[in-house]
Amino acid sequence: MATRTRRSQRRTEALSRERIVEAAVELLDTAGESGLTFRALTERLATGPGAIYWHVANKDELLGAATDAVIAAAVTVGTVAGTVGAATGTVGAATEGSRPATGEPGTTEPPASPQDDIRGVALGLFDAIARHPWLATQLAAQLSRSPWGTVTPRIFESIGRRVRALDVPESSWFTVTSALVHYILGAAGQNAANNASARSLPPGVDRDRFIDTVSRAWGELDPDEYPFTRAVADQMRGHDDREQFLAGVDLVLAGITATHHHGQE
Amino acid sequence: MATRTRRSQRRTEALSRERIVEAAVELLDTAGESGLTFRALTERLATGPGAIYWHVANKDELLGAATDAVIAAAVTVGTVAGTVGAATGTVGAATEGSRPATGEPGTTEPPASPQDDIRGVALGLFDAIARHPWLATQLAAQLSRSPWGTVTPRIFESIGRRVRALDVPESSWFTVTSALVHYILGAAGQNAANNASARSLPPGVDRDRFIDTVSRAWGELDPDEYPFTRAVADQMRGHDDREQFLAGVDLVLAGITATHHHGQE
DNA sequence: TTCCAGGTTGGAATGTCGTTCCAGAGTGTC
DNA sequence: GACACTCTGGAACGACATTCCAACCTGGAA
Repeated sequence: MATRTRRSQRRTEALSRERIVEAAVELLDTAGESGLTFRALTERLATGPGAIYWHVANKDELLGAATDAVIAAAVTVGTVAGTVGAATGTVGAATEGSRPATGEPGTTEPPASPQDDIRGVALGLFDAIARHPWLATQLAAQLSRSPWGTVTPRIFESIGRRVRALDVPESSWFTVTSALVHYILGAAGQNAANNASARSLPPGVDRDRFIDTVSRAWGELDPDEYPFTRAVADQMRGHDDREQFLAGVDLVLAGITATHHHGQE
Repeated sequence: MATRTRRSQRRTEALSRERIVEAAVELLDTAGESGLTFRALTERLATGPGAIYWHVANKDELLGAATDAVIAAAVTVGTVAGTVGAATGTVGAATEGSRPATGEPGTTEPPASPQDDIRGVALGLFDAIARHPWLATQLAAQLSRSPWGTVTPRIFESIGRRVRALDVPESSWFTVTSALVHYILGAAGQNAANNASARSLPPGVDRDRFIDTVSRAWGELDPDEYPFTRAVADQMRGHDDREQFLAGVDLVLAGITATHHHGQE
């Protein structure tokens, strides 16, 4: 241990897997998925590729580690409290206003219902993906490339426990939890992609103007071919992302209660 | 026009945007997302990069065109009949057995309910994504990068019309349709990614063995940290992808009826 | 028939990427 | 003081998307 202290004096900060992953997350957050290159990493860490490859097998593993780190933090925060706090992150992007979720911060709430718990975890993931848009793609890849890794079980467990608490019959646990996770990741991923493209495309144009453009484009579609899309063009103009996401969660929750009906409704 | 006929005699088949997109889809289907390179394209089409770039601006546009072509076909087929036929495609991958969907092929069904219609369209998209796993990523990118393009409105319109037929109040059209589309794309994307990784990882190992491996890994997790995931490890072993996907759709549909309750239930 | 303009082609060249290789520096042990 | 080990970073490689350009083909004008 004493030797370690010596060791770390060689450089102001010794290179380590954690420091690399940390730098990778920062690069991903600031420069997007394409911003994470080994060249940029070596510059940021003032080192060479060989040094990085000593700690990390390849880019895929690095992406996996970055995903794992962020998700672990998000799910942990989400498990402890009502998760709303997870929205106030370092980057502070995209999500604001209207938090109809669990409760005010600071006050200890009455024991939350499983439904509220699920909303909380879902919002935690939603916010994490909103803050780190690259998570969407990565999560989808990770959930399938290695379902034996730590990411999948973490998310699945977090949602699944609350599903069990909903009195869903055991035979439906897997199906119901899968549906919830799929909706959450699908919707959150879509939202993240939206934010990313709204941020990138025309510089200086904010989300409102972006949505406005889309709404206008939808409103000018062929009335014969796209009557419905034209009709909802206005609705999308005023919508709040988090609210709409939660409405979707509630829809699934309502479906669960309706399908596996039990006592209180 | 007569001149056009002459023109195409120059080569056995003249290079055209359609032929390029077609070749791109084939490459994507057989070799995966990373299989689509301009090198492979030039070989397959027996030409050079310059020729391709004459018809297509860049790789992104090519991916967009490929996505558009496949989705257009899928949604169209899905609109006409019960969509189950869409599963028997050229590649014939991934989806097999147990098709608990709308009806037998050939017989003209009694007028389907909006619910059945939605199941049909959803299955059409599910099968399309299962046959073309690269669609999942591409769709997510496309839905957000250019919601003014043809892809988004096509899907949205297809689902939205049926939502309207469900007597959902107009104020909720956008929210409900979004939730459905998000679930469908999320679940289908997950499934596609699963199939892709099951196909690639250990050659000669089929889906069943893949799922078996995951199930076993989940069964061996820490009982304290992952009690739920351990509990459902067995359930995932026997599950059918399409069935589970449809169960999720039904969950959302049930949620819609429960939330916006009206006459028949 | 000859010639030309412009649409079309494919090969060569460019710059960036992930990754590998390797000579050597730093550190603890005999 | 020499050895073995972990760790470093610069140089080099092959693959990629993309650009450039000299040559090609084709329909119409001369």
